[in-house]
Amino acid sequence: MDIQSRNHFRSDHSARPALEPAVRGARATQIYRVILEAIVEHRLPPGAKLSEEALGEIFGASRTIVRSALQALAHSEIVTLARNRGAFVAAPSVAEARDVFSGRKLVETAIAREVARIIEPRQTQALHALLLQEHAALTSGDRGAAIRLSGDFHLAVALLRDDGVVTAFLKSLISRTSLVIALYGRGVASTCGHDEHAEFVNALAAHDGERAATVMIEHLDHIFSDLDLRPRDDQTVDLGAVLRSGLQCSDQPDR
Amino acid sequence: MDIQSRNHFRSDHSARPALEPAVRGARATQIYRVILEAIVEHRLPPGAKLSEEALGEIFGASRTIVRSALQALAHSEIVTLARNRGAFVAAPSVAEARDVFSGRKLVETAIAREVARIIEPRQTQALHALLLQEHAALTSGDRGAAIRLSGDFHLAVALLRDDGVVTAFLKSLISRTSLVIALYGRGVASTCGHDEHAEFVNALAAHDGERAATVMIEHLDHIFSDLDLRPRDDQTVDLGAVLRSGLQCSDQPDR
DNA sequence: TTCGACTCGATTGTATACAAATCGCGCTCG
DNA sequence: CGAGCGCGATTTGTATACAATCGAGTCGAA
Repeated sequence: MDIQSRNHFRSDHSARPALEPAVRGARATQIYRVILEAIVEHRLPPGAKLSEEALGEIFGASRTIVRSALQALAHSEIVTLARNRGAFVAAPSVAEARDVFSGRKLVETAIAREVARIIEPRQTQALHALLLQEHAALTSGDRGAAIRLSGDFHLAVALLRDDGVVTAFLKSLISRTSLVIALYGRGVASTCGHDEHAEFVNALAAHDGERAATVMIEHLDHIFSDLDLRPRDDQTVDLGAVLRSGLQCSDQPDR
Repeated sequence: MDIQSRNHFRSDHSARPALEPAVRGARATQIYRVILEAIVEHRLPPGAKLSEEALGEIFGASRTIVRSALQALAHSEIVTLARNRGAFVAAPSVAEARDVFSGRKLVETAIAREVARIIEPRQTQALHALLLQEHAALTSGDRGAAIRLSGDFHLAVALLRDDGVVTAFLKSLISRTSLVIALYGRGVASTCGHDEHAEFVNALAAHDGERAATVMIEHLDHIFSDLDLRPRDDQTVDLGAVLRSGLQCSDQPDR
């Protein structure tokens, strides 16, 4: 039996959002997004068990679909699969946490240098607008929004480079950072300092790549050194309550 | 129904090879590896169809397992999933090819600067040893080995940094580079120039990070500019012949 | 009382059956 | 003779049934 084939599609996938998981089926993608969002916003804590049957019940899908979403999350290092034991929200080791920050410093300083060269006033304004949203979320005490917007800021800078590959990598690093903070962060102060973001934008606007890179390193070092890297007590969650709300939220904007 | 859970495993996954796909089951991992290897070594061309049933027959697994492997490959951007049409070896668009090289320049120059600072004589020797293997493969005309060893060289440099996150990212970029070359490369000359690798090692050994970074950029630019970015004719393959050989090879060293 | 082995329940791993969608081919009609 | 349409075969999408594995609780013995 020899299988022969021709490709009649050639590069049709480059048009895809580029930052989405490679999961077959719209329903699995939906589940992926809702769970990811819940984890990133610290509604699902590291170590929480993600039972296939429970998730299937919540989302009205069979285990087949849920498994697909869980596997994609595992590939993104957001979820840990334990053979014959199930899926859990990932609990990054200290070494992994260090590597995530190290990776971000490496990538984001390089991004900062490049963006500082090419940034235009209009783009600077857009970043300032994000800063405002971030500030609003921080003062209003909406922790979930604050976390998301902080990540969005870092991502917005990367997007100025028009490089889907690097941007996707940074996006995954940002998600994992959120996990690290959920696990090792103390109190509420562990979100990105708003002032450092502002200083960073100023450096970019001044086309001072070196200063932008320096500010970024200090910013990330600051966050990392604020962590309490001792093991943390396990937590308990109600999957249904946490995820059903997320489902409603992202049900509308989904295409 | 509220699901409650505690994690009794905490960071057991940090011990894992860190560069392997997050796929459940040993068999799916095996399939993942064999297909990836075949693609990276240019035995499976971009656009080749990967039929679930055919793969299942070849590997003696059910479609369930094959699908799991294919999904993991898709997440690595090595395979493209077309809904209701099946899985194909990815055929990166020109834009994606550009991004892959852009990402490599960004990451590998940063790696070069760091490694140049910390490299020790023993590690320089190890890199030289890799160069020798590469040279041997090139002269003996073993194209598959040459491609693999060239990637291994770039990866070996990254490994000197002890950062699994960045290393995993580079690994995926290297695989995708191999795909790009398979699709757009002309003739045999498109593998990494051996001389440039040697010059790069010399720069590292001299702790000259800037020169190492410059050599790396020129090296990658050189490869990229050697590509013929016009669309290529589709190719035909015999899945069975290609993959069964790969299966025998990697059957032994697999634990 | 504590340690150990065993059994039972629950959850995941895998295979398979069936439904749905796509593609290719042949037919018809312009 | 070519284009458009519809049908059939093939392939993938999904659900479900069954097997395998793990963990917790229990019972018993030292």
